[in-house]
Amino acid sequence: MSDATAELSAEQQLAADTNEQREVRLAKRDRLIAEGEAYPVSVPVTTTIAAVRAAHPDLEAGAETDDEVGIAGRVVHVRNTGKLCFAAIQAGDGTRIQIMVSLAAVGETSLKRFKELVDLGDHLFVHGRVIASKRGELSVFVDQWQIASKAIRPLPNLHSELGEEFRVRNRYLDLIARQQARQMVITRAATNASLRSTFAAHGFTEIETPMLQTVHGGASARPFTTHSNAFDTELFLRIAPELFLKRALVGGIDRVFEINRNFRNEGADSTHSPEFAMLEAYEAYGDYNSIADLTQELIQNAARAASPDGSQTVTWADGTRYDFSGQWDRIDLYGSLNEQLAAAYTGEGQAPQITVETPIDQLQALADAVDLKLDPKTATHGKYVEELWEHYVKPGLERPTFVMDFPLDTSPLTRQHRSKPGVVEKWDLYVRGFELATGYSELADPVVQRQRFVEQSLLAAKGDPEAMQVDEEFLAAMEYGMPPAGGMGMGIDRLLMALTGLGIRETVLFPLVK
RNA sequence: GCGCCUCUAGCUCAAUUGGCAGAGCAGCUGACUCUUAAUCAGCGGGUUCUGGGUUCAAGUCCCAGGGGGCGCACCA
Repeated sequence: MSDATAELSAEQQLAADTNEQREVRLAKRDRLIAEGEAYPVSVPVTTTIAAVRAAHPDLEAGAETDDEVGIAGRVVHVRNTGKLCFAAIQAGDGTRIQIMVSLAAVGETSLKRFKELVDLGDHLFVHGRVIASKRGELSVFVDQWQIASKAIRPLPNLHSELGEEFRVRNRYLDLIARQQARQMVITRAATNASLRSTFAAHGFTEIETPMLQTVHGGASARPFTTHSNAFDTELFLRIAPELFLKRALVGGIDRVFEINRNFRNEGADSTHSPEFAMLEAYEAYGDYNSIADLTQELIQNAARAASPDGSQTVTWADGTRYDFSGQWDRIDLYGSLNEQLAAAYTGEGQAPQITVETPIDQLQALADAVDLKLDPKTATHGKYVEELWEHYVKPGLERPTFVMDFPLDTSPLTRQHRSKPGVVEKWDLYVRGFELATGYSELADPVVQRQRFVEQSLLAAKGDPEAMQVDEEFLAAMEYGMPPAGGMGMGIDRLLMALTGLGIRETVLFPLVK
């Protein structure tokens, strides 16, 4: 580099991002290294903080035991008094225990070093007997201690709530500070394990399908695009795994599911993230009824896994109890819409009735009447009906509810209803006011599928960036014969939201931030 | 993408009409052998997001940019 000022040495960069507290701790690190170790390869732990607490559930104040333990944890509290120092250390699971370092037990030099070198945030190893302090606090009475890892940056103030942005950008600190943050990680893992175990119980096989796709399809959404140097071609980050899972179905993996990430280049808010975890499942020789049964069971089992008492009633962050148990309602989309339309109708004569025959201009008038605005370029019968349904029916749904039988034109991958003309065998599952999952009797006729793709590509030509492309390779697979099947998709992040009552940014450990 | 709000010490937040940039916790020095956000005495710590502008004087007002939040649009 000719411009030397643009280049900072590592040392200069280190110095540039610093403050007094960091400098002090760096000096302590230097001293620890000079005297021995600041980052020992390991420390001789004999047990965990949780195990110590469990072994001595109700020690009386002032009681002493001869239980000698070696434990380690992060220092979250220090009270250095003259000849008896107190500190609290915290394990990764959030359990804490007090430690006591006394002049009598460790001697003058060790006590002095403890006061000079141990800071909030350090990982500390202590060895000693388990006792209860005179005030009854379970403690380890230290005879040996050692810093297990010296922290250079100060821990945030643990007594005030961390700001939302700070928590998201520094999740590791959020995990140290907040039990709720730790709990979400555990709940999420337990939920995923529960889903997989329910699938296993029903004979499903988990597979992984491409994240990078050459053809954009499987759902209606704007994709992220990228470029492959090796293939010299444009690639899409998948918006859905559907078309590959169905290829697997053609290949004879009759009960198949995938839990993995999808990417959609759309707005981000409290219920939408650009990358989100998605579950999709397909069941050969099933239909949208059987897959609804399975979905209900998957979620009810997940609720058991997520709820502290193992029941199907979960407690949300705001204290609300939400009950997933029992048989969930299955309501008809057009029927429930017409009911609410009639209830809201104040005019003369009969309330308007919406059917699959209702022309667009009438739907548009109904939408205009309640200020629903759709883009006339891409609006269809189905889009109007779904918008009207969301306006009239959705807000009144409390319990988990399957909404059945959707307009044909908004569901290009779905099979026509076996007996009702003009609708498809599709349901949406609504929980807590948002769409949690969607299920279909899958379209198996390759000729109809081709027509639907062509209709989609015409929409794309008209400027709809969400419309799918014609996927010839997928069509070829279907032409070899796809078994009749029920299919389902569910947002994992949304499932966590439904189980915990938190926003999507809380359910994702490391959400995308600029 | 459009509109509104917001950004101050390591963290959480104050700062009157434009008039010396502060508190709590954290840090440093000292005292204290049972503390629970210990207490007491003293001390240090700031590019007020960035860059311009107005003004005798800008954390505060104006313009542009950046981060974040909320609403609308789009969507799961």
